[in-house]
Amino acid sequence: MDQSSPAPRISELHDHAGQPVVVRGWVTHVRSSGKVAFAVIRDGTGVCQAVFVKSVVPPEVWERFGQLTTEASVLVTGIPKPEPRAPGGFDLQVSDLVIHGESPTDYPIQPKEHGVDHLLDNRHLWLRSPRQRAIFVIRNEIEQAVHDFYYQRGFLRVDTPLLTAAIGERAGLFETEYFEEGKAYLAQTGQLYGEAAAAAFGKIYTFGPTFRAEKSKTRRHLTEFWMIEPEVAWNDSADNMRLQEDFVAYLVQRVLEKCRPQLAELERDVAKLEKVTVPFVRIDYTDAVATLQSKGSDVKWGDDLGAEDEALLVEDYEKPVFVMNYPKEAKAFYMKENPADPRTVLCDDLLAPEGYGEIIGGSQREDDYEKMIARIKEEGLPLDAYGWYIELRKYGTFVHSGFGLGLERTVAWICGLPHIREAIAFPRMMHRLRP
RNA sequence: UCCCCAGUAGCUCAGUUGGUUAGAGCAUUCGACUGUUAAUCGAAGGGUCGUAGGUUCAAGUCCUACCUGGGGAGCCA
Repeated sequence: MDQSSPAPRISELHDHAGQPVVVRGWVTHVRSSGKVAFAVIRDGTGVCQAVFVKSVVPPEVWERFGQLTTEASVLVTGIPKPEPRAPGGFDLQVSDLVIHGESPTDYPIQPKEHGVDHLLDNRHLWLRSPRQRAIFVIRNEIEQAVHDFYYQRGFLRVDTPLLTAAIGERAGLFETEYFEEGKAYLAQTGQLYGEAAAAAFGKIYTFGPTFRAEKSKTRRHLTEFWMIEPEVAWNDSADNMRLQEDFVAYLVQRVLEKCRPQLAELERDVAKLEKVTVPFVRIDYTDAVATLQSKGSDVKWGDDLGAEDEALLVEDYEKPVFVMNYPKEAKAFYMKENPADPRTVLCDDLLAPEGYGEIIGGSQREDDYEKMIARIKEEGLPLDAYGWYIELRKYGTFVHSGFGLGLERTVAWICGLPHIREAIAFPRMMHRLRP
């Protein structure tokens, strides 16, 4: 093995054309035509094609090629040459081959269609496929864009606890023993802590995993998912929606700017993403109900909008749609009463186009001490569990609002994925705890 | 929790009104081929038809229960 040659990543091969290098990676395809043989090598940055010419390579190297199997890990020494016929655009004219880790011939993922059950059972191996890599490059770009967006706007990132006492929503909590304190619950949201942090730091956001023990079996649900939750002091509901549309438009823009090859790998219709520009569409709940009724829905004022209603509402628009100011009964206790119509609260859901549904839920928070206590009692929630949260209204209450954006739903929409489970490396669903 | 659907080779599937020895493609193994692109061509191996019970002369096929998974509803991001 040539120890003196550089070992660039495959994406860097163009800087080494004509010079011997060592490529380290995994074998994705092996083909032989008798006296010329090809092995496609993947290293996570791209693929290149190692070319073995029987009359050129040493006999023992030719012999070793014959032992190559899909997903064997290898160190290949050779000279990279631009080659339009080669996958990845580069041939590697091979002089030496070391098989680092062999791979038995029963590798479960083939370059053909598989059922979801099989793919999910083999998620640890499925991640190696080009499509999955494209998704995770885009997810990474979105995560980085989230941090850039808020950093540029002077937000502080605050990490909120995942182990909490019973607070937040009531249903669907994962519980665990917590020493002498009784039960602890995995966080369903960081929002309440985010509100405390907003009073301390002004503009904050959280970015972390959240947990819902709902027995939901749909293409939009996970039991563990990542959420970005900004909370901003002195923002009212209108400010809140402006922040949301700026944010979502920025994420889409960043992916369009940085991830064209990945969008192409996923065969995403980019024209649809290019239409996602501010301002988004705004529809008042009351108007939405009227529109839905005229379209034949039997929804009544006061009902929450079902998935079918949402789809019906969004079908006429090519950009995301805000539905604002829902009836009080349909929404959480912490949302602020709408002064213009006290039957409703100052909130918004943001519905993504193309049937991807709700990606954001946001609201202005109730900042009146007495009204908040009254709402907690109305909902039948245990007042003492919310002691510290209510104190945020006692000591210097403040107008504030915020929202939660579901990362996997956003990734699924931007990538055009048929199911949210592909938007996270190791999805947790009702029937999936491993791998 | 409710509704619908599926389970046959390692993978993806076909299998007729119930009828002899359950098939195909891919993958695997062996052979051929000096530019392959999910290479091609030839040959071979590979099955407790999800589990248990039932109907029948006869069950992959019909019935019941269960198991496993998928899609949707509700709830939400």
